Amino acid sequence: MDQLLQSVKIGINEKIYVKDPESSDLGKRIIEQSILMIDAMGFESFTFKKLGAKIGSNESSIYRYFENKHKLLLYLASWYWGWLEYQLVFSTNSIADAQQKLDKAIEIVTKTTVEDSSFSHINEVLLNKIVINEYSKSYLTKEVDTENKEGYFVIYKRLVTRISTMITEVNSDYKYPSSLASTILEGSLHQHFLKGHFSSLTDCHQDDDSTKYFLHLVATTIK
Amino acid sequence: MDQLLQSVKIGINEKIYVKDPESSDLGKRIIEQSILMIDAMGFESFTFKKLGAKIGSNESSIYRYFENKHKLLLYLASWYWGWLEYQLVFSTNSIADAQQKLDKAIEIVTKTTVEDSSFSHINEVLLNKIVINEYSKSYLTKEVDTENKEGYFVIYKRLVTRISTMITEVNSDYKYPSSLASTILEGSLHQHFLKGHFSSLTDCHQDDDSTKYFLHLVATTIK
DNA sequence: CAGTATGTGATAGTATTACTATTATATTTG
DNA sequence: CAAATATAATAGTAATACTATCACATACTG
Repeated sequence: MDQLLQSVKIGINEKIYVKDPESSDLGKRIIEQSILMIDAMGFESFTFKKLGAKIGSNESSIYRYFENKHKLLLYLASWYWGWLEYQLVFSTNSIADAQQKLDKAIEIVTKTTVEDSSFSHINEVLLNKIVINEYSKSYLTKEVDTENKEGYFVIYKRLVTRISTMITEVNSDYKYPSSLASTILEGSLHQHFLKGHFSSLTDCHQDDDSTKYFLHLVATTIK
Repeated sequence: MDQLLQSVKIGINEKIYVKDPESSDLGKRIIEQSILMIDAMGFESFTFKKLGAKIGSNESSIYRYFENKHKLLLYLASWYWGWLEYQLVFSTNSIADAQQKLDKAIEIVTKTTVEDSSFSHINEVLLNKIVINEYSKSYLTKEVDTENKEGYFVIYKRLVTRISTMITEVNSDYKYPSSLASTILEGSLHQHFLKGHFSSLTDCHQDDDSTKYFLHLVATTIK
């Protein structure tokens, strides 16, 4: 992506934050540094107190932006999925052929994230790593149904739905378009995780193997 | 499963526990009640103090069996995967035809768990729910590489490897047997989760839909 | 220009968690 | 019966995840 994205703001459910972090310098530093810290120390060890120390601010000030670190994770994840969705829509919009369109979509969502400097304070490569390592924790909770009703997962759901629709447009007889779409998204994160920690459980060792694996899987499945 | 399993003990890495919970009555109560509690309140809210109160014992006594609740989760998960592996090996052992064997394996690992009273103190239905909701948290940690080296995930890995081998036996030219095997196991948990909380993201709404989905997916993919 | 609202920082305080340590008591085994 | 072992009870600690209050600086408003 390039300049274009610089003027686009990823629209995130306002209930996720107390105060929009994009609305101030402190807010942006919270986002920027929380990405670095969560990547470095993991979500469990990350605290608002440590973040405050890192950005030369106070714990209590961070609470003015996010109720708790769970909400911050929801924010980061929503941002990431929104960013991916933008790329997906942008890149597939002009493709007429349904199969080609789906292939492009699979490529976008399964590929390894590379440097993108469109958003100065957000490191997309690290954010992708965070999503791989922490995203499941955002919905594997007892509060998932309430939070889902509040709309905290809409962007992710919309992304799955988009892919599901593209699958149906290639083959309207295929019975499991939503399951296949969710398998692609979740499975892609999982394959990237395995690559880093359980390499014997995957055949995806190069950067683009994951894309090849899913392209083949989907093509044959809905043929 | 039936009587047979009653005399089989699921072999779990001894480093996971301080004292084998199968070796005492208190140990068995810890396992039995922790399953009920984690299912009811979720892993985050579950504490050894609450468990102690529930089983009429003391927090400190539970620490004599498990270092912390993370290790207890690893124990429960290992037990579950060991139990599944046993069923898989038992049910597929006598099948000569490679395709039939793989189909049986997929059926075993993707189906919804139903009542099994072989192990009096372990409720397999609830344990399956716990694995669906909490298993990812056991490996999505900063300690995963160390713990993997310690062998805390061997049973799960062996299970993936078994399925991977079966895939190769059906089609030795297929390039992604391990990725496909891990996609089946992880994807199955995910589809069951979606069924309960994000039903618009899956087409698996009946108990056996997940099995049908994966049977079709695998059959077409490696054809 | 005074007054007020807003944003941020500093400090303190609370309940809970995740332990560790010690001691007492009960039970089992040799 | 003595010794070892298992369990229970109590206390204590550092850290976490907040909440509340107050102070201060800046900005904007009538």
